[in-house]
Amino acid sequence: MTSPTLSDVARAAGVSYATADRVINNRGNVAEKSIAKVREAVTSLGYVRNVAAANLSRGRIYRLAFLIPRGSNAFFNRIRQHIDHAAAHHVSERVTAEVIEVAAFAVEGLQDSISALLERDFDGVAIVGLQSAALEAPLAELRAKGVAVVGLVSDLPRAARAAYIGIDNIAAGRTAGRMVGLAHGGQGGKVQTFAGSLDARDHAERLAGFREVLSTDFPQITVLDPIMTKDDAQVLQAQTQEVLTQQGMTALYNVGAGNSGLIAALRGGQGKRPFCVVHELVAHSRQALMARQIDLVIDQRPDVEINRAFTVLRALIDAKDLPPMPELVPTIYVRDNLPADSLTDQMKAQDS
Amino acid sequence: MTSPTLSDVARAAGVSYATADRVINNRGNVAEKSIAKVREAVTSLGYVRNVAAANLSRGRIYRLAFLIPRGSNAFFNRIRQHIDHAAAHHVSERVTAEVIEVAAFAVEGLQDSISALLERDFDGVAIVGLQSAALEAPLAELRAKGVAVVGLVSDLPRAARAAYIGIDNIAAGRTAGRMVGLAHGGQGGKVQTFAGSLDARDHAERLAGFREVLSTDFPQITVLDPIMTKDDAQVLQAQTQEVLTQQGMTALYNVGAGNSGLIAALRGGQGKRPFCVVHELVAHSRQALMARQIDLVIDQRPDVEINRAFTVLRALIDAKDLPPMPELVPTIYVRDNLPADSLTDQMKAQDS
DNA sequence: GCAAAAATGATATACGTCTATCAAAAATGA
DNA sequence: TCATTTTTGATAGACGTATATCATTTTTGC
Repeated sequence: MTSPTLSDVARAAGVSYATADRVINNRGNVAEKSIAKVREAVTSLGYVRNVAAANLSRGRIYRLAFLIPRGSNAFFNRIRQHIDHAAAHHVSERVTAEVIEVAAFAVEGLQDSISALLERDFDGVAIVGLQSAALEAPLAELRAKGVAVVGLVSDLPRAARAAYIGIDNIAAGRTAGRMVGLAHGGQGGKVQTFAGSLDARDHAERLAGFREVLSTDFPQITVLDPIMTKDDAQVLQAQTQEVLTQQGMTALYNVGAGNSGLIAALRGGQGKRPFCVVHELVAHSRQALMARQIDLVIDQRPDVEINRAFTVLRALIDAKDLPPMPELVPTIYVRDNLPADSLTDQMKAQDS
Repeated sequence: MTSPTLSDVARAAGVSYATADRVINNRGNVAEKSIAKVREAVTSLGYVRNVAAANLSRGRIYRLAFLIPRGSNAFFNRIRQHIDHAAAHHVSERVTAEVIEVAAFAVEGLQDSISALLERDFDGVAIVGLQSAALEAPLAELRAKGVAVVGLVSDLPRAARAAYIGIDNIAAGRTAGRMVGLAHGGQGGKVQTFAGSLDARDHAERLAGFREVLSTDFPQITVLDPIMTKDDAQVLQAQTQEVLTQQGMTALYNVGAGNSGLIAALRGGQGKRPFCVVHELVAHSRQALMARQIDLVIDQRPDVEINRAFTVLRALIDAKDLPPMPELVPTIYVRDNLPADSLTDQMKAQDS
């Protein structure tokens, strides 16, 4: 009942262990005929390499790095926290993860940080990226060194990374649009949108998806041009206050960050407020959802993304195919399907 | 830079490897003083057992079983498919999973199937359970044999399992209620509900959650008593047709299965149809969502659940603490945030 | 048919842990 | 103090793979 080893395969194929090994790890200098025999034995015996033994043998350790924007953004704090958490649970598999903070949303800073990675001995890196051709050269160098590179949350130039781990932001915008449309119950209305900056690709994409759904499926709803906020909570608060004074505003949608400002403005308001949709579940958006100050949060499940990043990077480093993984999809939260507070989780963890 | 081994720990603690081993694997017959010294060395060196080496050494294999209701139910077909898929990707870690079909929703059948497990040599079992005290005895026997037991999708008696992997069905019903409420845009309405049977705990819970939210937050909406369908598509089709002839029906909500019937009835209808919410994303509900025959699907992400089952069972078997895992939460699907079709995925997999 | 090149076989060591055995040392009790 | 028990040390084999070396056999080209 025990699974076959490479020695079994060699015996079945009628070759020596050394030759079987040459085939399995394609070291070359093997006759086609032998390759075929070994391959056949592998399938007929159902041989699968024992990763535990393999890793043990080569003393493999996985050194991972995460390049995350610096700053006090609640969302990226959450990301950082999840990385540390995941890393702690991966030590027994010889996986180490280091978070490297980079200047936020600056091509040059990111470029430098990527170049700096060349000096370090990482096996895999996950990068919160930007769409800039300037990144292609340093990334190409990195990959030439054999480092696995994936884009995280925000994609890198397509050719410069092996995978992208993040949601489809057009779909996220469409989802928000659908929900805003539904919430009008067939009636007309007027939606004010907010964005950090349209240079941020994710903001532009969300907005495009949002507009698309509303114009196609809910033409009786007017979408106003976005107010630019630089993701600054103060700007958002002031602008929201202003918007709330206007008549006939039936919904608000912020594609970007800075939601604490938007929420603060809503908290002050009285009477019936517009239907409110924001992105990313963090402490204040969760609280606002519970307090009925906003209606919907579209979240990208950073915890799932980080888990996925670990898995994908390991698979890339081992050059094996990916295990089955649930799809990344924009998640809709209302006050009724919120996951337990992660802070609560941490306290539980400390108890035990 | 290489991580410390148990020999390093022994040296640092000033004891032999054998003693360090006795402490680590608490084999007893060690002086308190030595235990303390080893513990100290472990923390100061940051020693972590190398699981790869450990598993290799003890030749550990994980034999898992999944007890799943027999039948052609689309949802459980999906579950079965995910199990096979996950199992295929776990062979390299010496994990095997066997799906055992049991009589659907019958306490006696399940009881017998659990007893039958005693004859087999499984390390862990995931069971789509029922709330019945009759299951407690056979489960206790199983656990006494050292088998890890978890409830899957539908819980077992609390004391009889180590964990439950599934969503909170009250939350799922609340979520559905919230969405139906929102979709009325402040107007009144009348909702027809459908259920398989209120003996099924999950159906009853969903309905309760649904009612709770609507009565609390949307009192202008009337919730009609559920039509019982036995999860039979034909019954559902006939009943839906009947309901659609009635005036003023603004929404439909089915907490159970048999949605193909409901969808067939909707496909026939003309003019404006009620807002429709169903559970579980399967081929026909996905198609109906795309074809705008229904509006919302609440899904429990069986793929995530299966992955989780594998992880939790392995952790239980190894008696180690659980790695970080994203929460299980009822997922809301609209036509804009659907994951790629799993059939498409399979075809892709065949290509490569 | 011969030299050179390519392919194969045989074998040894290492990875870190588990498990077991046996002998030696230390602690305990009377 | 001596016998008994408890604790410790030393060590060896196994798990399955990776990697390397060196000798031997087979194939290739001319």
